[in-house]
Amino acid sequence: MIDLDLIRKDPATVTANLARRRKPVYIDLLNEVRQKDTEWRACLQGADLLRRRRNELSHQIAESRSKGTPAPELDAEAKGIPDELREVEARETELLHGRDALLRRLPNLMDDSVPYGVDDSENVVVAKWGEPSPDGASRKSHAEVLEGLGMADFDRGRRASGAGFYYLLGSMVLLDLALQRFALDLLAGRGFTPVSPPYMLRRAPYEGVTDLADFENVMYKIENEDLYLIATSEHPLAALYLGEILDEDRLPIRLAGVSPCFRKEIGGHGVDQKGIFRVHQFQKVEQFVFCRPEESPTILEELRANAEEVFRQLRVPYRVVNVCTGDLGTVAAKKYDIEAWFPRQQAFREVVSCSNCTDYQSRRLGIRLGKAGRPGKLVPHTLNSTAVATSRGLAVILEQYQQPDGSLTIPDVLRPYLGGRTSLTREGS
RNA sequence: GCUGAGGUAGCCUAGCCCGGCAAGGCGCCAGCCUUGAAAGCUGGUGGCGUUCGCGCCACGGGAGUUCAAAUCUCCCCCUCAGCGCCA
Repeated sequence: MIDLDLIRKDPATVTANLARRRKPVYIDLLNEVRQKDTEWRACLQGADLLRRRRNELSHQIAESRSKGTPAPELDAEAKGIPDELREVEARETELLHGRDALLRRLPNLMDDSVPYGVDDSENVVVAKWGEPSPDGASRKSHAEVLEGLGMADFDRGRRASGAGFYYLLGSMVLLDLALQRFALDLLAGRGFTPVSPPYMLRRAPYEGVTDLADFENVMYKIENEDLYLIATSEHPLAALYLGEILDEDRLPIRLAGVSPCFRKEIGGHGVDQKGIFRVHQFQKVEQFVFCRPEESPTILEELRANAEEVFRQLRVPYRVVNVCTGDLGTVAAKKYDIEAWFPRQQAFREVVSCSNCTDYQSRRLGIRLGKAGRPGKLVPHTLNSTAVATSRGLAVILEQYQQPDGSLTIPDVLRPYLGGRTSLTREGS
């Protein structure tokens, strides 16, 4: 949520920033917010005046009655106020709620370093690592490797739960866990506290952390409960300090979330290919940070460096893109995607999303900065980044490390987590 | 799921039965005092609006009764405890 104070004091800056998103609807929204705000303030003054008169009369009535000298003319005037006030108040709350509802639909203000562009084709590559292997044609898709190894069952997954669900089997489960443990250990070594969060959230905190439009398209809802399955541990981690005052001296707070993630994504791309690249359920290790406003740009680079380190140590070639204005999500002020090289597809595909959400989530969640338990004027910044998602992390390893005989070489850094094993071969019948 | 107890400012609490300016403590800030600090004393310490005089609001949320609601009535939410169920 954009700071309303900024909208009032410097609407030109806000307008210019929103214009870079290339969606005129946001400018209309902003103007509506400003108009409703002006109307609301005028209306509030009217209501305050009525309430003031009511308070005065109440005191006078109380005084005259205590003296035993009733004043019927005061009673008469006082009796008229509630009806009048009810009307003004109804309009006042309507304006206020209308303004706030619109305000919450505005996206975050973007950092100046976000490149101007229409869609993902205009994202700017800012870094590359490793040599993309050119021998795609001779390789199998990650799904074929999985099935060849006997370590996934997509057909039965569909039958039991529908398209987009799968069973992982045998040693692939251990590799999945190894990948998570590897990422978690890396982060723990860099000052992150591991967190196993709730896998469901109430709606109110959920509206604080995400784009409201996501509810229809992405979220799984628990029937007859005010609960949603989390789409990423970013969301419960952001809600960890819901409504609290964070002591400035305790910041930055670095958290490493580990959880399954649940996504419908019916509005977007759907489930587009066999395998585990885009699925309804996967595991993810996530970086999340609460920090002081001035340090969030530096911490964004720190999170990006950590995520890059995961893929470097796995020896998977990748590139980093600075996501352009037209492709940036609602909540982020700036976002890097890390795109790993998938040799079979001969393409870079997104495996990490690394965002600075500035004060957008904190303000919506009612999280404030303070000292010694007292609230200050500022709200903390929040940032999040994938460390590794084991659907896509596994998929790229399966493409990168597959052998011509159908076996899978295990990346060096994962071997300690698999009892020193160096490769996986076919299991089961 | 049942029963009970609760939700008051950054935190803790009183007020509720019996309607009339939300009291007190802690913490924090400032001043006094002190070489400095602590203690002590004094004052301050929320949100919104503002014509900067001030006004309004704030007791989990909403509705109602009333000139007037933390207080009375109704509905809802949440937390805790006990019981039940349970990996």
